[in-house]
Amino acid sequence: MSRQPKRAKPEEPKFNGRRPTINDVARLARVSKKTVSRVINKSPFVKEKTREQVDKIITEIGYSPDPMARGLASKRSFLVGLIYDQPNPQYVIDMQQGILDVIRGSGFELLVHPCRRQAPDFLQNVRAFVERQKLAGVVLPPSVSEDDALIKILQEFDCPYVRIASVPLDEPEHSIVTHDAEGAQEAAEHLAGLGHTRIAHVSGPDSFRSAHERRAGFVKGLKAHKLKLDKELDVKAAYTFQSGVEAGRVLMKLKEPPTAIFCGNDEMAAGVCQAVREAGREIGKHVSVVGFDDSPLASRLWPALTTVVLPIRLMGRMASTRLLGDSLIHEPPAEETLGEVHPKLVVRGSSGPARA
Amino acid sequence: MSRQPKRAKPEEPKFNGRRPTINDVARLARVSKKTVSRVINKSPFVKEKTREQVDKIITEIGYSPDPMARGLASKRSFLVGLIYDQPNPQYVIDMQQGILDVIRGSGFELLVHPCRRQAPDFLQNVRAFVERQKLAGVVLPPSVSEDDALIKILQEFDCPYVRIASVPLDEPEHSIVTHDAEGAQEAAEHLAGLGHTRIAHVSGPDSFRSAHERRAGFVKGLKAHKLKLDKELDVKAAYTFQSGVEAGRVLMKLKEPPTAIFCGNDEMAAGVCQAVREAGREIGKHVSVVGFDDSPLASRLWPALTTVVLPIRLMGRMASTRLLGDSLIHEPPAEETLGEVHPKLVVRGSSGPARA
DNA sequence: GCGCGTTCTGACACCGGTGTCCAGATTTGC
DNA sequence: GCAAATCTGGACACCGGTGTCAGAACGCGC
Repeated sequence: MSRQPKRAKPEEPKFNGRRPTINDVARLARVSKKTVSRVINKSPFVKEKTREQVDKIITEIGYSPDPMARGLASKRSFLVGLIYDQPNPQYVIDMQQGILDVIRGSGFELLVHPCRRQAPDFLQNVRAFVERQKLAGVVLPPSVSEDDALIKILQEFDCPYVRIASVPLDEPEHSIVTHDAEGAQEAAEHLAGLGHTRIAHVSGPDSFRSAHERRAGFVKGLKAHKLKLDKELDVKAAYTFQSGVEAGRVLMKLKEPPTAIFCGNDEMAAGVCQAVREAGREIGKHVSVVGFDDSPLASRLWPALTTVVLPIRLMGRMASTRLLGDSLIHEPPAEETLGEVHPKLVVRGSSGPARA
Repeated sequence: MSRQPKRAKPEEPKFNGRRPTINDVARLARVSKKTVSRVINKSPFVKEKTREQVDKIITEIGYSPDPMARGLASKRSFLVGLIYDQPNPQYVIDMQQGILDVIRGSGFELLVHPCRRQAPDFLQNVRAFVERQKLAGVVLPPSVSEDDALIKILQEFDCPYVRIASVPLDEPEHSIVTHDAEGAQEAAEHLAGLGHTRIAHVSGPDSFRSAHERRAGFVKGLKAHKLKLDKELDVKAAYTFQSGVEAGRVLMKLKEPPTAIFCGNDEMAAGVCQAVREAGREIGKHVSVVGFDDSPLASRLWPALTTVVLPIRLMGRMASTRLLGDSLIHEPPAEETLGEVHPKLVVRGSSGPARA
């Protein structure tokens, strides 16, 4: 008979087939289940010695508390919600990544909940979602972060939230501010500094506060160079590629087309680039184009897009750090505890000097 | 005194502040809570009359069962997991959308769980996730769909799953097949048909079965035109933009560069385009480039990318329909109950005739 | 009207945790 | 050294559902 190393499976000394419960831990540690519960929830009222004893058993038998049972009893879940109405998929992915960076390994999970603000059942839908899931918190990127009715619902259900917004809100402790205007201003000054004087703007939809902010920052940047935004060069679009194409066509058909175009986001900038080329002009040479966001698209275009970098993933980390705070395992890095983000221009091939 | 319409809030006749429970329903309907439970779960053993009575009360007081309590008692949750290790963000977003299309309004929610297969704790991590959340099911896109150890874990915990794969698997009832090879073959024939004879391939990483399939389909397409894949024109990359740039540079530095390049996905194709331009050649004119996926990127490039369309969102719908089946509210459309998808070439500006 | 099989219904335990409250243990104050 | 104050741990009810199983109600043939 070969001496088989008969050690138990390293991770799972199952209790006759089922996973261990808090009762198993209590029995083995010779304490009551309530004491185990205290240890799990880091209650300060447990003697150090007892805590050690319990922790030892917990790791020994590989116990982890059942989130459902915990949720039922304590009326809160370990689910973080991401509610969004975002036309830009890259934004969503980056935001998800940021949140996941933070909650990884902490026992929380991420529930994604896209929605459409203009749908008639929007509030009903979100209300049902929040009420049923008893979320540990929700992250609200634009534009849902600007919906007062939604905020009210969250407050009604005592659901913690963090809003991501382009301007400071009246609840700084519940928000991350991105100062979009600064980035837009920098973009305007960049173009003006290159000698452009006829500079157009393609802005996002009114439903996004950021669209206003970016436009306002842009106008401010122009002003610093004694320029102003010509009415016919001020075009409204929808943050989508197609709307950018159409806006670009309008601009290129003007009697005197602009020599530079600042767009409210990269998607629209890509659309504008397409329209510029349809008109037979060259990007970065005849017409400079600048975007906003620094989505992956920006660097994949040719020439690569000059754009304003918004660290969306970092914003996701900030938001979830703020939301979960002490419930997290490890100390968050300092940058994540801040609530402010400052966008920054990155110059690439799509913007060049105005031609004499 | 103005006559204020003092009707109760339409949706929430709260029970002294708390939301109604199954007990409230039972009391008002004069049946036991178990019977209410039967109605909720559509048990066939309830008299029609009783069911109506209960349903009436339920809508009247706006009752909806608590997912936590349900989960605790029945040992299953109403959470669908999406486990993925995907370098392509657009793929993920589309897949999420597809799943959400199906579960919307059905009481299920989507839990996203990205991971890295090569991480040392990959299996531990997924195991913990699945075990704790008691998922109603998981959707597995490539490449996690090809991980046998992962599948075994899911089986161990009786967690239903649907795999999305590029070739038929031995469990057709648990899989969606995308037949990538067909699309790649079509791409090869397209290029050969345009008169190209020196056609390169930039393939995805070995960890993806789809990378093999696409390459194999491509080779088959060449063969149909009596061509074969030259060794120096057969380059391996990683499904990422940067790896595409590098592969493209290698190809363009050859003594006799290819006149057409078929890439395993659009991201790499975008990278290849960049390398081609760095070499001073024009896309669609000197060098034709074809991608795979039809991600949004493909149509945003200039010239737009000829590519193979993979209906990822539809695949997400198929997968979740298959997973949840009868638990869903409405009959799924016929196309969603199929388990097969056939990719299709879409010709755009990035591919053109070989020059004499 | 009775017996009998079928179809429904409800009492009760239970899922795996948490909150309340009190008793016993320990420390502190004088 | 003893009472009071402060900690610590445990018994027990409870969260809001589901599973089991026994028994009630019903339909039907005789």
